Amino acid sequence: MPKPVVPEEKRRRRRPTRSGTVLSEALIVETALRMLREHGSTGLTARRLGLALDADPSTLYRYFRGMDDLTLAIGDALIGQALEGWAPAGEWRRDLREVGLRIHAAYVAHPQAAVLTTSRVTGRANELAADEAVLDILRTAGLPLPDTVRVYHAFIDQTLAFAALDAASLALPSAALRADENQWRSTYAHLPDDRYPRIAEAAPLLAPRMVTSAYPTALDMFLDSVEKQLRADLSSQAP
Amino acid sequence: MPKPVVPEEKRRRRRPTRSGTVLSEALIVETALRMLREHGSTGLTARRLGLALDADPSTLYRYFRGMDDLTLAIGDALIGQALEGWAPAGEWRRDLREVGLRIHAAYVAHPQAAVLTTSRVTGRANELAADEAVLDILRTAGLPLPDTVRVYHAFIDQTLAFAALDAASLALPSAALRADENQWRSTYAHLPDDRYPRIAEAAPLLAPRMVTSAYPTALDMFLDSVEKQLRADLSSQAP
DNA sequence: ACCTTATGCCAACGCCATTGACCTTATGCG
DNA sequence: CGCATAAGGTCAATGGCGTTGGCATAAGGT
Repeated sequence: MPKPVVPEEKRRRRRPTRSGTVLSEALIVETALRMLREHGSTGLTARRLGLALDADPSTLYRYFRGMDDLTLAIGDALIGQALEGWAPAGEWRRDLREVGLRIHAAYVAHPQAAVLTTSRVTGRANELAADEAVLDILRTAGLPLPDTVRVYHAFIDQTLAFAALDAASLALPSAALRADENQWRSTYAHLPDDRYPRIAEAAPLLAPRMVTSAYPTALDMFLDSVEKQLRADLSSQAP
Repeated sequence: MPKPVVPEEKRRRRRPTRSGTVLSEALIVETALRMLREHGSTGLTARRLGLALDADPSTLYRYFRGMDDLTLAIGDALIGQALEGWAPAGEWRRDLREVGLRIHAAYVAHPQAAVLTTSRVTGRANELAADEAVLDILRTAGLPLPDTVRVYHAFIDQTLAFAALDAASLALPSAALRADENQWRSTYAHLPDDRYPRIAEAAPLLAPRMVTSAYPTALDMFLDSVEKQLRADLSSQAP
C-alpha cells in the first residue's frame, strides 16, 4: 500500500510547508482552479501546482491518489459551487430550470476546468447531492418513477453536454490565438464561394451567433416537454 | 522555418522506412485510430505511433506539425467517415436526421478518438463539406437565411454535444474497470437510502438507462421544431 | 515530556513531445 | 543513362511530465 491518502475529515496534524502555508484539500483545489484559469486546461501540472503552493509536488499525493483524483475533486467543486446557496422553491419548473442554468453557468465560468471534468462521473458528495436534488424535484412534482428516470437522464445529459461543448469552445484558443469571434471568422469567411456557397453566404450571420450558447433555448424546449408529460401523467392517474 | 510539412497532395518521393513500410497521411491517421481503440484516448503517443508504423517518432513531424495537428486530422477523418457515401435525398427532414445520426454514430464508433477531437474546429476539408451540406439542406428546403443560421447552430451544437458526451462515457472506463452498466450501478446503488432516498429508489431503473444515448430522442424533438418554424416561414412568405 | 506517526521533502525513474543535424535514396533533368 | 538535389527517414539530445520510495521532522495524544 504505497499511498494511504488520508480523507480530509480525518486529518489531524496540519504541518505547514517549508514556507509556512498550511495545505488542505480545499486550498489545493482552489489553487488548481486558479492555475487552470491562468495557464489553460493543459497548464495544470503537479510541478506547477506544487510551485504555486510552495510545496513539493509529491506532497499532493498525500491528499489525492494522483492527478486524476485531483481532477475529479475539481469537478465536484464546480458542481458544489453551482448549487451553493440554492434551495428548491417548490415549483418544479422554476427549480429545474434554475438547477440546469446554474450547473451550465458554473462550468462555463471555469471553462478550462470544465474541459477536464465534464463527462466525468465523480461519485463525490456534491455530485450526488445534485442528482438527488433533480430526482427529488421531479418526484415531488408528482412524476411517476419510470418517467422521472427518463426525464432525469435527458436533463443531466443535455445539461452536461452543452456545458462541455460551450466550455470547450471558450477554453480552446489557448493563448492569443483566440480573438473569439474573429478566430471563427478567419477560418470560415475566407472560403471560396464557388466551392462553399452556403458557408459563404451564411458566414457573416454565423460569426456572431456561433459564440453564444444554445443551451437556454434547448432547456426551455426540454421543460415544455416535461410539462406535457407531467400533465398527461397526472390526468390519467387521478381523473 | 523549422518544419515545412509538405501537404499530402504535393508529396512525390515515398521513401520507405527502414523496415519497408511506405508512409502516408492516411496510413498514419488509420494507425492512430487503431492505437486509440486499443490503448484508450491517452494511449496515442508519438513514440508508440512510431513503433506501430516501424518508423522513428520524429518522422511524424514530416507529415503533421505536431500531435495536435494529427489530432485535427483524426477528427476530420471521423467526419469524412460519417458522410462517406451519403448524398441528400431531397427531403430536408430525412436528410438532416441522417446527417445528425451519422455524425453521432461515427464519433460514438470511435469513442477514444472522439474524446480527443469533438469540440475541435478542424477547418479541414471534410468538416467544411459537412457544414456546407447542412446549410444547403436548410436553404434548399426554403428556410430564410437568418433562420437557417440559427437552426444550423443549434443542430451542430446539439449533435456534437451529445456525440462528445456519449463518446466520453464510452471511452471512460479505461481498461477492465468498465463493466459498463455495472460500473454505474456500483457507484450509485450502494448509497445509504437515508441520505439519498431518491437516488436509492431510482437506481435500479437508472442503471440500464444511463448506458443508452438520449440523442435520437433529442434529434427528433429538434426536427419537430424545425418543421414548425419552416411552416411558419413558408406561409408568411407566400400566403 | 515523550513517542508515534502524519505529513512534508528529496532524488530518481521512466515516460512524453519536440528539435536540429545528419544521412540516404527516389526522382527529374540533362 | 547517370547525376545532382532535396524529400524524407533516422539519431541523439533537451526539458517537461507524473509518480514513487526513503527520509526527516514536528504535531498531538498520552
